[in-house]
Amino acid sequence: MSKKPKVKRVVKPELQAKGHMRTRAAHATELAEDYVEVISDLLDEHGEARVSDIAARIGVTHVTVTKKVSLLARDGLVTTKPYRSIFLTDLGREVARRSRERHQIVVDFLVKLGVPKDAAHTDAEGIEHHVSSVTLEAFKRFVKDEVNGAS
Amino acid sequence: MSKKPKVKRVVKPELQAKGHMRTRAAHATELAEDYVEVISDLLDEHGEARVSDIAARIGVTHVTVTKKVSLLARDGLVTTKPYRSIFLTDLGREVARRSRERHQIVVDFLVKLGVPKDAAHTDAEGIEHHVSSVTLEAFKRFVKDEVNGAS
DNA sequence: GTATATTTGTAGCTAATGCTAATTTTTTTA
DNA sequence: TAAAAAAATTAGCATTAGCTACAAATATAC
Ligand SMILES: [Mn+2]
Ligand SMILES: [Mn+2]
Ligand SMILES: [Mn+2]
Ligand SMILES: [Mn+2]
Repeated sequence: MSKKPKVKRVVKPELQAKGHMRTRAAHATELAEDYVEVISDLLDEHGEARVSDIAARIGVTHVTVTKKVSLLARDGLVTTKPYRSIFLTDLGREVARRSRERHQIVVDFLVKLGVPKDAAHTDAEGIEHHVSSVTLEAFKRFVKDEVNGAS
Repeated sequence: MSKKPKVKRVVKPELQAKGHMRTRAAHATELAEDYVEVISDLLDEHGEARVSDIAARIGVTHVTVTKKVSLLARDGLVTTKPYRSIFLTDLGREVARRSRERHQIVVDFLVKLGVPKDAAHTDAEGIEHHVSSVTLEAFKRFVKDEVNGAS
C-alpha cells in the first residue's frame, strides 16, 4: 500500500499572494457593506435605523455600532445626527442595493446546491464578500439552470 | 409596468446576528490557517519555511510575518528560533492539513462550476474560511457528481 | 577572511474592531 | 410634569494587522 500520491500543486508565489491580498481588500470593505445592508433593511421595515436595532442584527454592542457608524459617515455612506436615526446617502443606498442583491444570490445558490436554509444564511454572510463578479455570474447561472434543480 | 415585487425577506434579528458572529469568528482564525498552510507548503517544498518566503506568498512585508509568527508560536501552532526556519507543531500540522484539504475542495468546486482557474484560486482564498461543514459536504458532492460535469 | 548582500529582528507608528463603565439625552410612564 | 426606563454617546482599554525606518545577524562573494 503506497502513500497518497500527493498531487504537485505548486502555485506561483505572486499569484498566491494575489489571493491573500484580495481577501484583505474584501475584509476592508465587508463590514461597511453589512452595516449599510442592515441599515437599509431597517429603513425599509421601520422608516428609521437606530443604533440599538443595528446592534441586535449585527450581534455587537451598541457602542461598537456608534463607532462604526461614525466611520461610515466619514466615508460618505450614511448621515447622522446625535440621538437620531441613521440614514443612507445616495452612495450608501447604492452600496446597500448591490450588497443585498449579491447576498441574495449567494443564499439562493447555496440553497439550490442543497445546503439547509439556516446554514445557507449563516455561510452566505461570510462568503458573499469574497465572490468575484465572474464567480457571481456562475452562481447566477447555476440558480437559473433548471438542470441542477432537486431532481 | 409595476415596480419589482420586492420579496418580503424578513429574518429574525438573532438569526441574522448569528451569521455575522460566525463571520467574525472565522476572521479571528483564518489568518492563522493561511499562515500554517503556507508554512506547511514551504516545508514540503524546501524543507524550511523562512520569513521572507512566507511574506512573498502572503503578500505582506517580512515585518508583518515576524509579528504574526510570534502570535502563532504563542498559540502553539509553530516553533521558532531567532534567524532560523519556522516549523510546525503537531497542532500546526493538523490545522494545515485540514485547511489545505478544505482549500482544495473549494478550488475544485469553483472550477467544476465553471469559474476560470485564476479567479477560482483567488476567490477560494477568502471563501474557504466561511464554509461550514455541511456546505463543504455539498461542495464535495457536487465535485464528485458526474452529472454536473462540463457537458 | 573580509566586505557585501540578504535576511531577520526591533522600535514605533496608524488604523480598525471589539469591549466595559460611566454619562447624557430622549422617551415613556405614572 | 416629574420619575423611571431606554437609548445613545463618550472615555478608555485591549488586541490585531499592517506599515516604514533602522539595527543586527547570517550568508554569499571576492
Ligand atoms: Mn456579510
Ligand atoms: Mn472573510
Ligand atoms: Mn484563505
Ligand atoms: Mn488557503
